[in-house]
Amino acid sequence: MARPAPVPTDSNPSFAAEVEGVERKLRADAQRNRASILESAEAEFRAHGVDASMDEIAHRAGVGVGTVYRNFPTKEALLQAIVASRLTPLLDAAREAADAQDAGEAFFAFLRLLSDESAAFKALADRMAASGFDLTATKKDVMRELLGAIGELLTRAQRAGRVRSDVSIDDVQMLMSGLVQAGYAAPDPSMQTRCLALVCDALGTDVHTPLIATDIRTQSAGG
Amino acid sequence: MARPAPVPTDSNPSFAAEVEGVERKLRADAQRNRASILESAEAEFRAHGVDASMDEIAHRAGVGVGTVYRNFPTKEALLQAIVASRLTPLLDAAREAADAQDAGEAFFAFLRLLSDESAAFKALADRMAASGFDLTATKKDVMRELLGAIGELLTRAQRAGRVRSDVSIDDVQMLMSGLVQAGYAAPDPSMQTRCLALVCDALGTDVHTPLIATDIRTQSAGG
DNA sequence: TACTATACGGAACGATGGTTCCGTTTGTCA
DNA sequence: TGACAAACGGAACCATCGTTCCGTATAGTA
Repeated sequence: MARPAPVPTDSNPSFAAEVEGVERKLRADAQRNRASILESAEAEFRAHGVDASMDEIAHRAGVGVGTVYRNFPTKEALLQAIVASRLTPLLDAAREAADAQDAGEAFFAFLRLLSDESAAFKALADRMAASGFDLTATKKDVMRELLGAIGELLTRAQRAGRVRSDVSIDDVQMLMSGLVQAGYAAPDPSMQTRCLALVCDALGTDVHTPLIATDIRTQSAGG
Repeated sequence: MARPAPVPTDSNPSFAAEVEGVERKLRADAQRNRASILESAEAEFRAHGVDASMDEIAHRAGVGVGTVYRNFPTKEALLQAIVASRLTPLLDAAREAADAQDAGEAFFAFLRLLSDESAAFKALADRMAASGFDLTATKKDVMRELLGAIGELLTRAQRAGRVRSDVSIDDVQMLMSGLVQAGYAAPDPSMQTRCLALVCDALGTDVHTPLIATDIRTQSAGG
């Protein structure tokens, strides 16, 4: 797990698409390969979390490991690229929700979205749990902004009287990361949904939402 | 993480104290070493979770790795021995709580106990989260009995009207394992306590317990 | 079509960590 | 105290995995 990485030298030449701005044009085959690597890496990280191996990623993409490393200098860089690509849509959703009419509903809906997303994506969940409070391990900026946006949603929902006033953004974050972690132990997806509903109840001011065996997510979780 | 274990051969001779019943008498130094290994292993697993290394355990115990393997055929066996030794007191506590006057209080108190215990014991938490539903990975009997005992507490608390009637033992287990997992991401122990209180609120029928920054655990979590 | 910069594949490297093997030490018992 | 089974230590073994290196293949161009 905590493999110490044999001190990456910068012997590799370009990382063209990594460097902002310069962006030398890639050869056609290189472009294809890069896309294939990103796709394969997402699938592998999704399935095996941070423990997905570089060899597997390369093999699935139909390239050699060398090609993977030519595009991303370390496994960490590749993981960050993937995580960031998943975080961005979440951030957009959070910002959009900030203008919603019903602040309470917007908050709980976002929680559901977050849960759905990370439920199928162990690597993302790992990162949110592990670096939840130590942002150095992930794309700092995106993560920080996401937290900020969630905080905004929380505050609005609290002002609207839909979320208890004594919970903090840290509480929400911990509950979410715990929920997502636990989700992998669940025998079926509906368990994760049930627990999400419970967590929403814990945060909300309304009377508890009845738990129903199947697909509670289609209901209004806040009450 | 998922190291595939080079097919343990049974070339090792005895595992005296492992085999129930026969239990050949160990030499005095062997007894001392075995005790030392158990103590050291608990400390290492507590600190580093399942990733604690056999070399470290041996070194801390002041013996060679060979001696560790003479007592426990695999790392897994050692881990199981330690986890079981922590589970047993919990099981006792759960059974004792089953006779308590206040069924609601007994249930929530046990949740706090479980949380406290696994908060400081990553290996235990790992196991409870990872093998929560797949008991094959841990001492089946102890874990199963513990779950049964918790189920008993839950049912009584529900009959007493202190816990919402639509939660199942699986819900409780998932929430607890998630809570414990999340606990390691927490910047300080009080965060874990806050989240425990939230979870208790989610399960309980009473009005929410106010979250207080410091040591909410001294309060009655159910209401 | 020939030339060359760019990109490729995958064997090899080095670190980690569980497990085994065997020569040496030591407790126990007569 | 001497003998021997029991126990010991730790080097060696082997699998995995992130990373590097370099000989080879090929896209792009004239």
